[in-house]
This record gives sequence, structure tokens and C-alpha cells, in this order.
Amino acid sequence: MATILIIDDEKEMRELLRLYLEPEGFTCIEADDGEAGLAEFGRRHIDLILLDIMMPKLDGYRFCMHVRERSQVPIIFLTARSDEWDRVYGLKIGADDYIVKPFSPNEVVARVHAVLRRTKGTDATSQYEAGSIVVDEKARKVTVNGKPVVLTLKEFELLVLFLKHRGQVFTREQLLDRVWGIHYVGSTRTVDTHIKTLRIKLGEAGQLIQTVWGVGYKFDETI
Amino acid sequence: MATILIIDDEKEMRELLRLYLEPEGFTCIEADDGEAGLAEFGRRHIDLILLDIMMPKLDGYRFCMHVRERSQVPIIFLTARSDEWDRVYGLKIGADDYIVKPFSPNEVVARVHAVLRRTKGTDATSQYEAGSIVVDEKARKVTVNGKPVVLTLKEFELLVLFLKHRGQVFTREQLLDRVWGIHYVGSTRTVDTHIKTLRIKLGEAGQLIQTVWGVGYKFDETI
DNA sequence: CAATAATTTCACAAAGTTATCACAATGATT
DNA sequence: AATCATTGTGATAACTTTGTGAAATTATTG
Repeated sequence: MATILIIDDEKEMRELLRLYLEPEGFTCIEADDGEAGLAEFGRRHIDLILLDIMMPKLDGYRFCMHVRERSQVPIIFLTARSDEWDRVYGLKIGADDYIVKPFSPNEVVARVHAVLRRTKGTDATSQYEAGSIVVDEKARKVTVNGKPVVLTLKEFELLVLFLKHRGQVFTREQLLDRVWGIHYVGSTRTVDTHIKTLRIKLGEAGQLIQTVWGVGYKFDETI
Repeated sequence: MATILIIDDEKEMRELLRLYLEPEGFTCIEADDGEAGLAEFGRRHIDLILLDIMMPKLDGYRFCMHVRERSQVPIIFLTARSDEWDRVYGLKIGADDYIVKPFSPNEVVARVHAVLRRTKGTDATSQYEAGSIVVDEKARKVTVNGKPVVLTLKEFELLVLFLKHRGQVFTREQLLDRVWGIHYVGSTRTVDTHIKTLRIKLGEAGQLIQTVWGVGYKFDETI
């Protein structure tokens, strides 16, 4: 689940947010000003930042600007007044949303979910290659030897997962978790069917998806 | 020759700049704060702005942000300390250069020439083409095979977004975020209806808006 | 304030995808 | 070689998503 960095100089505010978010399964990390926040941000992987504007030392604007020099991590501003947002927005420092204090638990949780959902897969290059297979994740296009191949949703996501973790063996359960989602219920044999169709559609290159007997499947360019 | 708007609260500074620039053939207009500057900017055609950061009423940051809402006119900031520039640059408010006070006549003239040279023709027409579709964003006009097509607001903005990111797949939520705004509440199926009408209005070319089953839509000239 | 246009919602039809099953084929074990 | 477990495969029913026309709602314009 996602890790959220909460930056606010008020301890009560940080704890309130943590109280809302942790039951949802988010991991929360706190920092009491911009400098501490930057330190935490450098130290570990952060999926989203909740950021107060008014803070000692390094304020929210400047913090955001520093972070934006090296990352497109989603940032939600916490503002006391909505016209503070005008400034954030007008300055185009790349904030993703804002929440005006005081806020309700639902609002915070909803905004966090919404921002994570819409920023998912927005950054970085999205092109993967393996042998004759070329996958463009953003465009959701696949070619084999330059010829386009049309994949269904599940086939595509399986292939992307394999390409992102070449050589790693996945059990059927792991594939179901990561492509279908953790709430999937049903037969693990479903995976087999999708592997089958994927192999057929990839043609020759389909052999790169290898069966690991008694375990699961892996994508491997070597034998 | 070019017209330059000088905005600074110190009369001596404005006159100094004018003294440097007029011999070079530039026409200079003065304003003593951001508000007066905006008024001048609205009143006549300006080719470049020399802008002090520290000013009463409307400071340089805010002035710049206002101007950028409606114009890409080149702006050169005048700063007393170089770390003020860090802020301007980091905030990405679209400044073109900066000059640290005190400055030499040569420096000012050289920077102004350089910026004008560099930005010349940048104002470009905002024209996009794809197949038989031609979109003029500024004029908000669309033609297909040379024939004008009348689009509604949402249809137009969808089309422009698609053209700006050809090939990229957008989920319905992403489209709602970027065309309707991040705080839109309502059915995601609304998107479908607008896609439908847009496709119909574009005729043959409507096929370029492709459905990506289980994900969303993309604009793609290839298959 | 009426008229018009634009947008959203809804319900149903159409299209496409996915899950499951049964049986065949294959690999491992004795 | 025989047995058992696992994997491959084709068919199809169940399900999800998308397209579409019409109605309801909202916004804009004269």
C-alpha cells in the first residue's frame, strides 16, 4: 500500500491525518517542517505528500519547488484559506490538489485516493523491450517484430508485469494479486488461460513466457 | 522597433534603464508598481517586460502570474540578490531571464536583445493537425478536410487534449480531471457521451479516437 | 424570463472480455 | 511402465464494458 508523507508544523494536525489514513491501509510518515520533510523524502520511497503551506524554516511553496526539481510525486496542499490555493495554482508549482482546513476524514481519504488513482502511471518513460517485443505502456500498444499485436486488458497487464520483472518467477497467486487485485476470488487456473492466449498472440516470442513446473510462470529471454 | 515595459518602484532605476535602452532604439514605457504595469500592459502592445520583484501593491511574482494567464510576452526579472532568482526559477512562473542589480548598461542591452532574439516567433499559432483534422486552439476552430466543424466546449477541450498527447491512453477519470477539472463529481459515463458526439461531428476522422477496452480512450493515427 | 444550447443521466442494446469446465497432454515420481 | 500431479487447450456461458438514443437537467444567450 502507499506511503504518505505528512508535513505540518502542528503535531495535532499530523496525528489527525494519520488517524484518518492509517485505517485505510496507508503508511504514514511525519515531518514537522519543510527541511525535515525533504530529509524524509530523500530517505525513503514516498507515494504522496500532504503538505501544509505555513511552516517555519522551509514553507510549503519552497518545499514543493525543491521536490519538483527531482520528482513528480503527487502533492496535496493543506491550506487554511482557499485563496492560498490561488497562489499555489497560479504559480504552477505542480500541486495535484488542495484541501482547505478544517476538513472531514472522508474528504481527506477521498482526495488521497483520487490523486493516487489519477497520477498512477503518469511519470517516467513507458517503453519496454524484450527480444522482438516492444511494449508502450502509456499508449497500451504492443508490437512483435514491428507488427502490432492487440491484447486484452489482462493480457496486457500480465505482459507489462513480466517485462518489469524479467526472470522473476511468479506463482499464479502472485499474478492474480498483482494483475487482478488482492480481492480476486476464483480459480487460479484462470491465469493459465490468459497465459495461453498471450503466448498465442505473441507468436514466436510467446516462448519467452516460460512455465516453471510446480511453481508458476516467468518471463525470460535466456533459456 | 520593440516596446519595453519597465516596472520598478524606484524612479531612478526606471530612468537608468530607459537611458540604456532608448539609444538602442527601444521604446520604453514606465510603471511604478504591478497594478500600473498591468494597466499599461492592457493598454498597448508590449514586446518585453523588465520587472522588479520587490514592489508595493502587486509584487513581481504576482504580476508575472497575472500576465502569464493571458500572454507569453518575454519577462526579465530584476533582482537585488541572486537567490531571489532561485525562487522565480523554481516556481516556474515563466520568466525568461534575470538581471542582478547593480548591472552595467551593456549587460541590460545584451540580455534584452538575447531574450527578444530567442523568443521571436514563439508566440506561434496554436495549430494542431492530425490526419484530416486541423485544430486552431487560440481561434477555437476545427476543420475536417477543410470543412469547419462546430464543437461545444467539452468536445473541443477533449479533442485538444487528445491532440496534445497523441497515442496516450486516458482513463475516463483522467479525462474528467483534465477537461472538467479535478473537483468534478458525477458519472464517468458522461465522458462516453461526449466522445460519441465528438466522433459523430468529426465524421470519418472520428475513428482516430479509439476505445481502449477496459481502460479508456486514446487518439491514435496508427492502428 | 423565455428560448436555445449544452451537458448529464439513464436505460437498454451491442460488443468484447473473462472465468470456468472438461478433457488432453505433459512432466515428475515410484 | 504405471501412476499421480500439473499444465495446456478449446468451447462456451457469464459477465463487464461500451455505444447509443432519448429524456432530464443545467447553463447560456438574447
